[in-house]
Parts: sequence; structure tokens; C-alpha cells
Amino acid sequence: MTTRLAAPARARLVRGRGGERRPAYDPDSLLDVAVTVFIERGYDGTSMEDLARTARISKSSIYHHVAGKEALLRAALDRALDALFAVCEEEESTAGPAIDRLRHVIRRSIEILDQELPYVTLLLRVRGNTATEQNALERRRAFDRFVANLVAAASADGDLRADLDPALATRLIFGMINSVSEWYHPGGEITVDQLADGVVSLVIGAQPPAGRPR
Amino acid sequence: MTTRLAAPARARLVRGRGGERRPAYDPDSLLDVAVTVFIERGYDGTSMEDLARTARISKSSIYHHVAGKEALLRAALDRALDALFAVCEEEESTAGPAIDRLRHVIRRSIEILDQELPYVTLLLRVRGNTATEQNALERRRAFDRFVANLVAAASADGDLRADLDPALATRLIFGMINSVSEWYHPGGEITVDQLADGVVSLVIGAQPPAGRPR
DNA sequence: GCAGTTACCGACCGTACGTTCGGTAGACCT
DNA sequence: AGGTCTACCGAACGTACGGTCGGTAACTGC
Repeated sequence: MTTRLAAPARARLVRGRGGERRPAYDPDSLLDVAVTVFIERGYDGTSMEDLARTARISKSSIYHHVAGKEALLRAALDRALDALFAVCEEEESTAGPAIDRLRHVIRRSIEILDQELPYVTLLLRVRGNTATEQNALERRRAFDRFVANLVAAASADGDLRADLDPALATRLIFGMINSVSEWYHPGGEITVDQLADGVVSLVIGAQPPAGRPR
Repeated sequence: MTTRLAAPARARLVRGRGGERRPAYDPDSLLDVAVTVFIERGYDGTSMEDLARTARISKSSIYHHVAGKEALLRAALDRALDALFAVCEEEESTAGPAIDRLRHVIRRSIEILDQELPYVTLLLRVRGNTATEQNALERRRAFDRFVANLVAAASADGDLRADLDPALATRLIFGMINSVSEWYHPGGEITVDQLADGVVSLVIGAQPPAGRPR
């Protein structure tokens, strides 16, 4: 799950709770475990003991790697948000006709969803209970505004179906994309490309696959 | 919020926690309060003290009206599910061309979302932590299957855009509809009809509003 | 005006939570 | 071999949780 640089060869072997030998944790690999459990049981519904059991480590050992439960959440949310904002910086997202930029951002968002599925899933479930969550919500709204501007511009160019209010279209587009996290499994029957094609087709209208700029 | 029959005129006035006079609670009006808080803070993130504070009642008084926290959740989820399943029983959902039945179910689902917004919102956030939640998830899946069958039938009739896999289309449709609960406010700028038109337009394609059967 | 019922209360209970602490086994370096 | 450091441990802490209990004020029916 971790997409960081490959760990240095000197990964220690340690004994976990049950006495078994396994590679030692670092904050990143522990985050992978935590996010999995957070998604399964919900952040509030996950106890540190739940995390410890899943990681086959003791509760107190977790604090050797991370500051606490909320720090795990913050790290996970930042990872998803950083990936999404990187899309906004891409050249294809900032230059050219709005409709092409929109198509690009939709497609790339779905690719991010594919690459960082658990982190984005967690992000989409945040409700703003704590300062950490509110901060994440604020950054997420900024991304939403970026896309909303693209939709408005494409609509003004006459490149979106005219019977659809741009603000409503933006909401429905996000609804579609975000719902993907509820059922999509990377490497499953549906590929990322099929997924992106489906969404783009619903939003913008069918295009001959050969002529689609990519 | 409650859509039950109007309460009998004999609604007692009682003194709440702060000494103020207000109408006495019954299980239904208390449910309204609880669901609001559940949505705001999440079910797991809501304590009975949170509910008590919002309802201006003491924690122990809540147990006079309902069996406990989970019973509140079950009642809320059942209310949303009962409303959705009632749609499946409607004549327009069971007779006629699949495309018309699909259009009807989509439109009615959005109307239910409008009428029972907080209850449906809660339903859409359930993750299956407890038996109550798993039960709700199972019923929700049954509703999903009902719609998936309609989409498949409409697609087989050639009435849906051909470039879209029916299974994928079903998921994206649900994604759109369900996402509505995240931002829609009844009585706000966007009306239920505009909303339903927007979704039907994205899914099935534009129709001259005059010719739309309704 | 009295009895019964209803809607409420504060105090309390056991449990489970997130976090802290003092310690230790073993890997690594010299 | 000795010293250091890292990844881990069990036990314990204070707190906050969902839920229980015995009581009471006030409204209703008679």
C-alpha cells in the first residue's frame, strides 16, 4: 500500500506480540494498517486496542511510532489531500480549453482514487468532529472549488449539456467520483480506465475512444 | 421533521433540564433530535450526554422514551428503509417499459431523500459495525439490487447509452443520488424537481420537459 | 381533593477508552 | 565483548462512556 521509496535493505526483524518474527514497523507501514481499520470500523469506532490487535503489536508500542490516534488520522488525510492538490498543479489542469482541463482533472482524480484508495476513502468520510477533521474538510472544499470553476467555465463555453446547471453538475460529478470509493477495488473486474471513461461519458457525453486526447 | 399523524392536542408541557417549559417528548420527537446529532457528530462520536444536552433533557430521561442508543439508530434506519422499499411497491415501479420504471424509481428516490433527508443520510453512512447496522446494510443492498435489475433491463432494451456497462451505470447512479444527502437542503435554492431532472438527464439523457411522463 | 400516571431528575455503576511509564530483549557498531 | 539504540512489552492511570436506580413534581381522571 505504501508508495514511498523502497525501504532500505536494513529492515530489522523483530518479535511481535505473539512471538512471531516480522519486519519492524515504521510510521508509514503502521499507517497502512491503521487506515485499513479506520475504514472498516470508522475512526471513532476504532480503539487503539483494535489497531494493536490488527498490527500484532501492543497498544503501547504504537506510541513508539506515532504521537497518537489523531496523528494517524491527520497523516492519512494529508496523504490523500496532497495527492489531489498535485493534480491541480499539473499542466493539463491549468492550460487549454476548460472542457479539456475538466476531463483531465476528472480522469486524474479517479486515478488518484485508484492509487490511494484507502486514504481517499477515509478523507471522504470525515465529518469535522475535531480540528484535524475540520482542517481536512477545508482543504477538500478548496479542491471542490477548483473543479467547480472548471465546470462553470466549460459550461460557459457551451461544452457541457445546456440543460444542466453548472453548480448542480459539479455536485453530481463529485457524487459519482466519490461514490467510487465505496465499491471499487484496484485490480478488480473494472479497470481505472473503464471507470474514468464511464464517468467522463456520463458527464461530458460519449466520445470516440480513438479521438479522445489523453 | 416528524411526518407522523399530528400529535393529539393533549401534548403536556413539562419542565426540562434548565427549568424551561416545553412540550414533552415522545419517542418520535426525540428521534428527530437524535438523528440530527448523529449526523453532525457521527453515531459513534455521539454520547448520550450529547443527545441529552441537545434535547435539553437529562441523560437518564432519554431511557424513559427509548431502550438505548442503538434503538434510536435502528428506528432511524428503519424509517429510511421503509420509505425506500415503499417505492418499489408502487405501480409505476413494477409495470411498463424498464426505462420508464427506472425513471420513476430514480425520481421517487430523490423525493424520499427530500422528505426523509436526515434518516436517509444516516442510512447512507452506516458501515456495519453492529448487528443493527449490518441488518440495515442488508436491506439497503436489496434495494440496490432492485434498481440494478431495472438498469440492466433498460440497457437490454437499448434505452440506455450503449457505451456504459449496466453494472457500472448502476453504481454511478447510486453515487449521484446518494451524494445528494451531503449538500441538499429541502426548501433551498435547488428544488426536488430540478434535482430529479438533473440526475435523470445525466443518466438517461435530456428529455423535453413537456413530454416527460409524470 | 385525591390516586394514578407520566416525564423528568441526580447520583451512581462497571467498563472501555486513549495515553503514560518503567523496563527489556536483541540487533548493530566498534 | 561491551555499549548503544531501537522496537517492543505489561501494568497502570484518569476519564468518559452507556446504562441503571430510586425518587419527585406536576398533570390527568375521577
